Amino acid sequence: MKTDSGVAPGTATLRGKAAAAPQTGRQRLMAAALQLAATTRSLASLGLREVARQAGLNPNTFYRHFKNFDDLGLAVIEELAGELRQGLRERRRRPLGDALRLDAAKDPLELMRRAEGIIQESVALVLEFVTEHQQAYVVGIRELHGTSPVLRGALRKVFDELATDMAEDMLEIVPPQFVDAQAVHGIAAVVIREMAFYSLDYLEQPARRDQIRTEAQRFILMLLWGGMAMRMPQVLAARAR
Amino acid sequence: MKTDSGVAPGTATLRGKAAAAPQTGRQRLMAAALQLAATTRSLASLGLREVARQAGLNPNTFYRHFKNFDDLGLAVIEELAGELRQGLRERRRRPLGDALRLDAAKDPLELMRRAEGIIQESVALVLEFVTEHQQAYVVGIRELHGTSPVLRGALRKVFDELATDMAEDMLEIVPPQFVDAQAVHGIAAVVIREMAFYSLDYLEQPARRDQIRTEAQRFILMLLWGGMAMRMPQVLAARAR
DNA sequence: CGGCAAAGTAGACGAGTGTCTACGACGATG
DNA sequence: CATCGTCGTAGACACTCGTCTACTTTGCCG
Repeated sequence: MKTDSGVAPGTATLRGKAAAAPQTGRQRLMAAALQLAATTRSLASLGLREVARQAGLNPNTFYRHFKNFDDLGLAVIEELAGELRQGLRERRRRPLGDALRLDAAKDPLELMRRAEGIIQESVALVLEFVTEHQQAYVVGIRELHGTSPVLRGALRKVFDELATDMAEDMLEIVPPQFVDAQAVHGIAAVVIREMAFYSLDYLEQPARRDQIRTEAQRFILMLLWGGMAMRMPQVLAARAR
Repeated sequence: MKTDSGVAPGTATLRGKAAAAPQTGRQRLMAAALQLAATTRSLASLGLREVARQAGLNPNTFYRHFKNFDDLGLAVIEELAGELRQGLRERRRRPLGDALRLDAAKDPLELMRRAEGIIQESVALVLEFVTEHQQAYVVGIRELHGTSPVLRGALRKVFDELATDMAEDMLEIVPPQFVDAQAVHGIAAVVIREMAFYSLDYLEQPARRDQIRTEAQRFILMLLWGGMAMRMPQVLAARAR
């Protein structure tokens, strides 16, 4: 009856499993739920026994650690959100030194030209990060529009935090004279959402990856242009002198 | 046991139900599935018997009309997509007469000022339309990121068609000299996606509706600005003369 | 060593599910 | 009138599910 999914962990058998086996039962359950949600169905509609089976545990073990499925979902989201946020921040910081900081005195066209390069790197980094965390990303974007209000709220908060981070970084690159500081957060939020969307395509259609990558870059650049043009067309115009 | 959801339709009882009762069993099943998917869980994870119960039909009736749940989902999507596309086209056409067509000869700033008004109306119309088709919209955006590849593909096609329509209309308003014709489709696609996102908020948070509305307007305007600025910063600059 | 709480297991319960085969109603078409 | 395909119904099958109570294992702390 025991098929192939999980190995019985209880008594004495092997403890290091296939790929970086989580040790505590709680973590095993979370990992199993994430994997199932990424491949089979929505997180909230998973079966208690299904997850336990995937984790190689007794169904009742679930009750020891979680009471709801929302509870488990929240735990998974919380764990992954921290990792994702930290990872993105690390990577986003890396390529930008103080040397690259764009001077406010320079004209906007020069600014945009250099921003283009930075965006190129950023998009590459995000997409690279996404490929390393496929399951988390797929499930995240799924549940963002899912049925559980609890998970939706949690994920919305996560995405908002990511947007805040990105806005902060954007304001470091593009001086606030050129864009409405409040609008920057809006831009970042849209970029985050759209990047998540692009990421789905990116993961599912490996053949079109280059195309998707440049598409994403163009989109972000366009948003930045729009933000600047809306704020100060006269600056753009002034450059023509 | 029979609670309140559906009335037995079979033999002789009343035939006109509460609100615009669908007549054929197939339609009843589709309506029931839509309603359940909008309120309870994802379309693919619905129960066969659950839907039949909601429709007030025998579980086995499902088999007469659909074989899969993907099958039912496709039928629902197809029906609603037609209605939605047609409805949006009708409404989008209405407020734009030939009188409002923006002259290519005019300078971009004047063009954008008038585009702002048009966008204002368009956003209002879309949101109004959305409130009239809450269920369809919620389910649509849900399944766009859902688990069934079949439904995802179908919905992606629907969204793409909507984007094509919108791009077509945008090119009627904004002459192609000002924006890259290919980029317009991209802009439209993003607008459609983001509008769907805004719509969820719009439906769920009636208190913030005005805020969301203006936010959406700003976003679209910004995208348009970005598209123009990216294409021809020199045009914007030229206006300063 | 003794005890105790946390973690995991075992088995059983009623309820709900997908699917199958068989049967009744009904409107067309000949 | 007979017949046939469509639509809806009825009952049953094996299965999974969530939840409950009771038991065993494990590791920790004094």
